[in-house]
Amino acid sequence: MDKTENWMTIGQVARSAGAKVQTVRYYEEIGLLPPAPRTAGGQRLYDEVARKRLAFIRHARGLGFPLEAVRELLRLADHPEAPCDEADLIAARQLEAVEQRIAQLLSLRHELGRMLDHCQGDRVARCRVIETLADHSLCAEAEHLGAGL
Amino acid sequence: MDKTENWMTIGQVARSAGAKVQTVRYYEEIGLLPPAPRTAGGQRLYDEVARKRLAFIRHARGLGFPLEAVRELLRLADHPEAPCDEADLIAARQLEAVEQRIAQLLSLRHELGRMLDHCQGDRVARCRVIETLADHSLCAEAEHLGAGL
DNA sequence: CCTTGAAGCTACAGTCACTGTAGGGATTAG
DNA sequence: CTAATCCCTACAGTGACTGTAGCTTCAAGG
Repeated sequence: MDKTENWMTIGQVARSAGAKVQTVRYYEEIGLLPPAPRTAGGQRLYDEVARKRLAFIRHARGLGFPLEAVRELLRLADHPEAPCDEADLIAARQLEAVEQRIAQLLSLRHELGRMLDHCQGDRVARCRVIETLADHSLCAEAEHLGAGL
Repeated sequence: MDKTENWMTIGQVARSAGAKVQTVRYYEEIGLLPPAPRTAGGQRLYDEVARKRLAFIRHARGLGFPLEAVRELLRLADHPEAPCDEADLIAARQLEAVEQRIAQLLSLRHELGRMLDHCQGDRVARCRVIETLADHSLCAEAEHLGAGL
């Protein structure tokens, strides 16, 4: 019933999950991945379970979950009998953050587009881009736009 | 013709431009703001010119320009006789980055929404959120979504 | 004049999530 | 046996701040 272990090197597992080698070692260092078994020469070996765990992390990171949320999701994934309200909550929070960020970026795109529409081949003295940034009346708007995500 | 200098403290200028005191000192440290004149006791003083420069920086940062782009934009703003192609180019690049990021976030929102729609009060074993993240077939998509901005 | 409390100062460490580098050792194909 | 490619550890660097410790300065009230 047990299939033969098909060990991968760190480079292979990294490639297969779309991560860099250093990133995989980093995840091990901060405890997102368990310490990998080693060859006699000290090189890390990964099996299918480890590969899936890494893919899970990369997928969650791709969706913008911060590492602490990923850690929590992994903890939940390790306990399949528990209710999944917590996982839902984490995902809902992430969705909310994403929606806020989208709204920010849309208004940002609007302003950048306006800047560029109104400035074509003039001197800096009348450059709409520079003017817009220097314009005090617009700064109040911009203050709401933080760095999210 | 010269109006009386109306000096502000660092706290006042920071508040007026929506920055933290430390951030203002940081901008001075990295050369985005010129070294502020000081009181006899060594406290920084800011005039209207400095306030506008800080507001310019905060506005640009609010629009997502990286500090190096801000530095370049300030350099351009300091030379009003030059052509503004460069400022346009910087803004255009930023607009492109913003549009990419929006596209990423929209597909991200879609996937998060799907996760949440399909998972209501079940156990983790059948949790759509966890399942989706563990699903290998979706990882290829996620790899394109990096950290932008 | 003196005190008090807020605000300022420097210098440095910490954040997040990696990424890059230096200087070596292991593994593998030919 | 050798060369190329991978892997190892340890640590520094990134961007753009933010927070902390331990001071000093300043403005207002008594």
